Amino acid sequence: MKAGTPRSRKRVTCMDVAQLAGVTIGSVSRVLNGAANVTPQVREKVMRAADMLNYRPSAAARMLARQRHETVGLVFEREHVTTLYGAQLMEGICGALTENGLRLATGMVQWKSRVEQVEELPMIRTASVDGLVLDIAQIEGDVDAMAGRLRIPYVLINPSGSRPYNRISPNDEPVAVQATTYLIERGHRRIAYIPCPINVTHSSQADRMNGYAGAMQRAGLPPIPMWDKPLTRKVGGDGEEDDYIVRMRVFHREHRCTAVVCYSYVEAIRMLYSCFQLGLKVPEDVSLIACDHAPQPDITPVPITCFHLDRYEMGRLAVKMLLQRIEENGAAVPSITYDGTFVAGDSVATVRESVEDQS
Amino acid sequence: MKAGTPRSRKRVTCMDVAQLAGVTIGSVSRVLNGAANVTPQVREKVMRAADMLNYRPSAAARMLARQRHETVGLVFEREHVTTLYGAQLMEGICGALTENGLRLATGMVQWKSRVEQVEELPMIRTASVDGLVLDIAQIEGDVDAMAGRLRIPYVLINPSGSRPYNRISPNDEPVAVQATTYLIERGHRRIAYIPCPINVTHSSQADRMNGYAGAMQRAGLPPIPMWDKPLTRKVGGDGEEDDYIVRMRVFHREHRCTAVVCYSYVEAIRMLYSCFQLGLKVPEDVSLIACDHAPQPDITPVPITCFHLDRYEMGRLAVKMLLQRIEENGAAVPSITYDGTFVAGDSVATVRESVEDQS
DNA sequence: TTGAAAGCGCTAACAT
DNA sequence: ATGTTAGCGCTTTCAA
Repeated sequence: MKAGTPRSRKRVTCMDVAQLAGVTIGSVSRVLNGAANVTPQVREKVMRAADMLNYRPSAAARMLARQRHETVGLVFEREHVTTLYGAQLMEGICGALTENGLRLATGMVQWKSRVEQVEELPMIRTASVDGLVLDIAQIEGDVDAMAGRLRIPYVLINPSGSRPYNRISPNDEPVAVQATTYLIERGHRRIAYIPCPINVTHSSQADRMNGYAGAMQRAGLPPIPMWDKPLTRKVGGDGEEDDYIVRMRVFHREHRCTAVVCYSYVEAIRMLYSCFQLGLKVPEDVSLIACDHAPQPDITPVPITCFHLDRYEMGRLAVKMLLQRIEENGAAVPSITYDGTFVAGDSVATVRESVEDQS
Repeated sequence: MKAGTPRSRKRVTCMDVAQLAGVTIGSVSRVLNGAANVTPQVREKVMRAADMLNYRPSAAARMLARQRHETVGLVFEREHVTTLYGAQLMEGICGALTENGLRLATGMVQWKSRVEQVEELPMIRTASVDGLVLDIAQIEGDVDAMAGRLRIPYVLINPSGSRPYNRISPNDEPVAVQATTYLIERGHRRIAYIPCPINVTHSSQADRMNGYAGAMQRAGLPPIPMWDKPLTRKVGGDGEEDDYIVRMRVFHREHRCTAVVCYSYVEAIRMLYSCFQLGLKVPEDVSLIACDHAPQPDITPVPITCFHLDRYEMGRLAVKMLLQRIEENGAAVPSITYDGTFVAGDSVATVRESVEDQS
């Protein structure tokens, strides 16, 4: 049996459409691809025939003939998917691709796996994408070397450290500056910072810490101690007291803080709980502001004010960069960074001058 | 210029590999597809040649020749992505497909759009997937009719209502029974239920309510009032008091409840906050249990005990069903439902008999 | 503007 | 066990 014969119900091909329309397959192709040089009559006939037959062009055949897959690959870490981060990113990417009529193929790797694992993905082993979005910050090995080996255009999403080309990242330091400055402008003077718990080696950790400290210093305010100490203690569980509570108590009692800048929404949520448990009202007693995402609004009784690093936008920009690279035959494109946008919440109060003078 | 000529750097094809290996393309194909009838020498030569040339077979050519796309499509709602629900589902689907060496193509539609929108997706308009996973509960129009029109095998994920075939859903009523029974076994007698806020028309709303009420009645316990009243009041914001707090107060003061069953982890989180704000300790004063997912552990200071409806597993099962349909040439497969699994937390206390006797 | 025909890179039937 | 070859369904060039 020759290839193509096996199907029970035969495919509708452009040949069928051509015959029904009384033209050749060349004309069918021209009509379907919106070529200029077709008479309205032919267009009409072809469209009608295609419609009647419920014709769906074969993507495989088109890919083969065009020598383009019209597909973008996204490689991400398994662990990222279950976070707002990964989900919003994917949303942005899907949206941008849909607008451009492109397909998305996805590949998942384990956190902490080696770059060689990426090269084992079906989409990589067989040529089936025109370009690749790599969202793999926690992968072991030389990502740049691996990306080069693939011989297809790629874009790196938020890798740790800086790269001059083909990378897109949020502006981590400025976003912490923005958040801190926002509080200062609202009259706060004693402002603490809560870093990311656990051992985050990503550059965002240091960048946001420095953003906070820099903004404080430029305003002539001393950073509140512990701003550069990641939460090392086990966070909750085992009857041990939650380190968020410990810090919040110290910030409030010892340093008389009126506000806290948080590494991200996760820390903001935990600080909000801590305030409740300590009998502190947000924002009356303590103001909270988060860098990074706004959390799902349902989750907190007090909406968290934040400077949002829009991962949806990041996804869209990544696609834009990648399409540019593909367009320009793989040429490198300059890296992009993007800023936080303000998202209003109810977690920040304005400090009256009188109160401030007393302290 | 003929088709295929345009590329600057020519593609490595199986022809190149064959020439370098000193065999014909037929042998190359056999080797690469693991056919039995090839001598070790030929296999060796081909493998080496492929390796040297860094050969990647063209997915498009293979698809065309095999008349299979080796790709599964996933259509989901934009709004679903930013939830744990959607993210875990996608994780399960990606994982199952990776194991089977299949590609995933994704398409996104807006919540509340019409089924016709689905048919506009590039992956649908052009034949490019072998089957489809549809995760579109909030789409307007006749999903079954649309799915039929596509003429490819599909699986429906958690649609509202029941269908005998091609559907996969969690066991909503039993999961609420499990959660309620768990509390009863721990000595709780006054157990309230918090439904999903906003106007959820999905069948899970009624099913879980009924699960709770049924379990209570079978144990000879009266359901606590308001169990069947969705939270209609605006939830938080505008200075209005949060309805979760209102209910929690009523449950505690008027009904002396010692435990609350929650529709999902979102409600559990909000109840946890409410308890803190009312000065109630979890689980000492009030026990909380959730149906549906366990939340990200980072998010709550008290890990929430729950009966977890594993969306990751659901994704895997969906792929399994779909592959079976594809295998069997599109024949319908019986619907699947799956049960909740217990996830231990710290939000449920055991009630001592003496305490119970007093009340 | 349209038709004719040569590929695109691979699979699988058939011949050897 | 290996070589040969006819497709798979489309795009694009060239000729008319």
